[in-house]
Amino acid sequence: MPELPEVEVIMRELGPKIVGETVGDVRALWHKTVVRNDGYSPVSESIRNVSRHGKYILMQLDSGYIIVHLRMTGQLMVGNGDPASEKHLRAVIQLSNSKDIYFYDSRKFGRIYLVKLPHHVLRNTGIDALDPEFTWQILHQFTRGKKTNIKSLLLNQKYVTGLGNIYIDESLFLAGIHPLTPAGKLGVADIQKLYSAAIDILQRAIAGMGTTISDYKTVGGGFGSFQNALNVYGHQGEVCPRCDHIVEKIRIGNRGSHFCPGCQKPKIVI
DNA sequence: CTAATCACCTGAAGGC
DNA sequence: TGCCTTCAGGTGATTA
Repeated sequence: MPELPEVEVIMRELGPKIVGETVGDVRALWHKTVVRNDGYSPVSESIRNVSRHGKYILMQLDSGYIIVHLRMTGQLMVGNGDPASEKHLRAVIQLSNSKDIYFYDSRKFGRIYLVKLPHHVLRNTGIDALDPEFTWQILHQFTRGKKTNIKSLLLNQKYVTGLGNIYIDESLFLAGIHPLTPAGKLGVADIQKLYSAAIDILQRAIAGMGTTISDYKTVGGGFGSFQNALNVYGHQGEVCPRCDHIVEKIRIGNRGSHFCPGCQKPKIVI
């Protein structure tokens, strides 16, 4: 389940392999994988830059963008005209020098957008969680007056983009905040702790090459290591690493949410 | 405006 | 063995 750290690792590996290449055909093997919505064709354009916004990978071309979202099971590989496997191969972006970008995606949720303007794809996303301009004060503004629980607010990408289910659960644990706490009830000290925890987790996860639970691989086929550093995600029923309570798993907004009832006590009645 | 629910998909895991 | 159900979760659309 690629979130910001996994996408960052993939973006860093992908860039040097494809910047400067000229794009040929973009072939969809699953009809919904490649989305063309404003008439843009990347054919014969060169890749100038590769960047990331939230969980999106942006390849900037001469007059438009190829934007990739891996969703749940998407993987990007770069090869020399011969895919390692046809299984789950959903799209091929041909490059010059007989290179290809292969997009694998068993669950078919991932998308490759061909657009003139990134806004068409990114319009529902807010500030990137690792953008230097993102501060605890901005997080405080987002939460002020909100009755929505903090877990759901952080999952909503229109405020802060890049955090997903795993890193939100881990950030709330580090900050000692119950996931069902109404966002607007969080005080400045809580917000500062949550902000620091999230940034710290994301940076450490990037350093660890991401979290491999099931499908995530780097462009070179490597695995992440941060799954070994998780405190609560997937650890329901086990003893909390910080106190003697048992980690619980509940559903919030139809998502599995992991927390320790001992050190993430609700401050008010939920 | 928020909140809840579903649709999109496949594969793995668990129950019987 | 095998069939059925449940679950995994990012996002967008729909409904209340």
